[in-house]
Amino acid sequence: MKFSQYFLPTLKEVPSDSVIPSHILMVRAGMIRQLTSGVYSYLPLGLRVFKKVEKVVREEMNAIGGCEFYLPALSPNELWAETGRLEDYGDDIFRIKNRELVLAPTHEEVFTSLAKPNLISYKHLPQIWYQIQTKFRNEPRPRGGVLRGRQFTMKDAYSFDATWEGLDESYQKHAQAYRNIFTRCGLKFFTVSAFSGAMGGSESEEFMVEADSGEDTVVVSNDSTYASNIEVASSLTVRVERKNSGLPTEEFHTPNIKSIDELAGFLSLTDRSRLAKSRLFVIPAKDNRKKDEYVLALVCGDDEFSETKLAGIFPGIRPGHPEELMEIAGADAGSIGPLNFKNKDVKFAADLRLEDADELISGACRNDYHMKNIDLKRDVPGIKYYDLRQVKDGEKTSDGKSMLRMTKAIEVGHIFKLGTRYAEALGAKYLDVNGKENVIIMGSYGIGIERIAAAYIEQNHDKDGIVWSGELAPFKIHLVSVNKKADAVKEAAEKLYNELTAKGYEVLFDDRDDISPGVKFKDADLIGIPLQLVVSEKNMKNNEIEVKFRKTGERIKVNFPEILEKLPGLVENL
RNA sequence: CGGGAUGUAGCGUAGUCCGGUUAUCGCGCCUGCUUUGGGAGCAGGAGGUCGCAGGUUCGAAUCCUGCCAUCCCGACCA
Repeated sequence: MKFSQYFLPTLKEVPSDSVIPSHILMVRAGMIRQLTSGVYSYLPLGLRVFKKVEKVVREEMNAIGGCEFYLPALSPNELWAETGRLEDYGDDIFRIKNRELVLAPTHEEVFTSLAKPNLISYKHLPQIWYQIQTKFRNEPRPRGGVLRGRQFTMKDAYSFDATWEGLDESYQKHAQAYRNIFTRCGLKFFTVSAFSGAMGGSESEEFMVEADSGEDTVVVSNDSTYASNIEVASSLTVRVERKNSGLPTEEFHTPNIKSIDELAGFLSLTDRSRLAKSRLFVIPAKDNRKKDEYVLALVCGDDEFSETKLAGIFPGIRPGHPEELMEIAGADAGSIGPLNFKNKDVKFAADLRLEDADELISGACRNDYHMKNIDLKRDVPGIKYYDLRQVKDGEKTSDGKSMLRMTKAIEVGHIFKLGTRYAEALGAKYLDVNGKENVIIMGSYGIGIERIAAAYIEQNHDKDGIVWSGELAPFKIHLVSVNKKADAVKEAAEKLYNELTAKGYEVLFDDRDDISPGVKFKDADLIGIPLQLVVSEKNMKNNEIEVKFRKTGERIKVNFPEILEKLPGLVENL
């Protein structure tokens, strides 16, 4: 490709609305331009990179037997209502105003509806179906350029199996395909176990790329044997020691003390582990359960609740509203505790650190009063213990062998064992060997295409620009002609360009006239193509051509006529 | 949705507090000449609803009101 014919608008300055490196560089290198918040136009160079990502993804999906589809982005509201997701997604789904249609944020429903009339026998299973397609999500706050947009490209795949063992197999195939994909894309990544969220289902792993600009907080162990999203991470449980003093509970006046901080200050305590933090949660009534249920959850005063873990134990749970607190507990937020509940129909759950702990202090369920010498074993019969707390930086791993640290990461892929949720809701069933009807068991597997490119840039850039290597590089060779106008230098570069192209190399040829060499070199470094070839008068006098490696900055001179035969060795491992 | 910031030429910006010539500067763009190994020099030139709508005023980029847009932090989401 000749630069003079290519639309490659590079920018010298940092655009005012970009902050993170990948966003800045994608705009500066002429890959993308913003149209509106969270929506980007892909310029030729950017598109070229995204297509490279797609190629890798496509090859690896095909390698595990995936069948490529292309399904519509428009789909009927009705279909989404059937699985309940029209409501679940709420405002995050784009709705068409003049038709009963939505712009699909993902495709479980559409793929399942296609499976339903077609995958009707165990003989049809298993299947892996995928597509690479534009997704629409009405993100409340897009950010980081293409890292989180309202319109983006996703590879979404779905597996259909007759058995749970089959699902395990499909899931493992995807896990391996994903490892291949991210490795080929040159990403340093790790996987974490994750919470399935709105997708439903059981087992789920996220493929994460460590980057300062990442939106996810991830906990990883120093020995790399453990990595988990902070939402579900766990560490070595350090129990609050039981004192067995047998002191009776005692209420005491704590005027205007609402928080653990204030309570610790009031009592002049530095160790907050015995100040049990109590929060009341509500599990709203469902059809099959007429009444709301209440859960009082406790963690140590120096810990934070993980609402994700709570939601895992008590599906549908939400924090109690202020007016509910008074009604159920008989006190406001700062004064709630496990004893003296107004409403007796409350379940008690405490973090594992508090198992059978005594001499605890918590709210007295009476405003401006707290209770001391609470003994969970003695005073709260029926209390159950779960892992409810959020892990903190620097704690030991569950096995005690290593330390945990927190880091920011970008999620580039996510695989789920969906189970039967969608097949059940849409009635996708098959007949097994015995002629018995069963629900198809599904998995769902997503990869963000632009996100991979952005994550790559986050991990591979320097002060001058992007550093492409491997399969994502938009071109392999950046040929720079240092010429005034059409002269002998340009002629020689042009001839080389034609030869390189004929040999199948992907070459960007900076053939621009009357552009000073500095501009061409700066552009070359900014765009970041792995190998730069410089043809100039200076080099030609010595019958040489200059080769510069973008990554290391190393420059070597090669005898001009020999460049074609030496090139295979030079582009190797780039 | 809560908090914060910004909106002036294609890009980056000064001016706004304290209203007053023809709206600043740099980059980029056009023409000519010179120049050509790390974002060239000189000369000339084009390019603006100062986010939008009202209002105050003799006079508004500047003050007031409303709205819109974009970014950041959070919430949310995957």
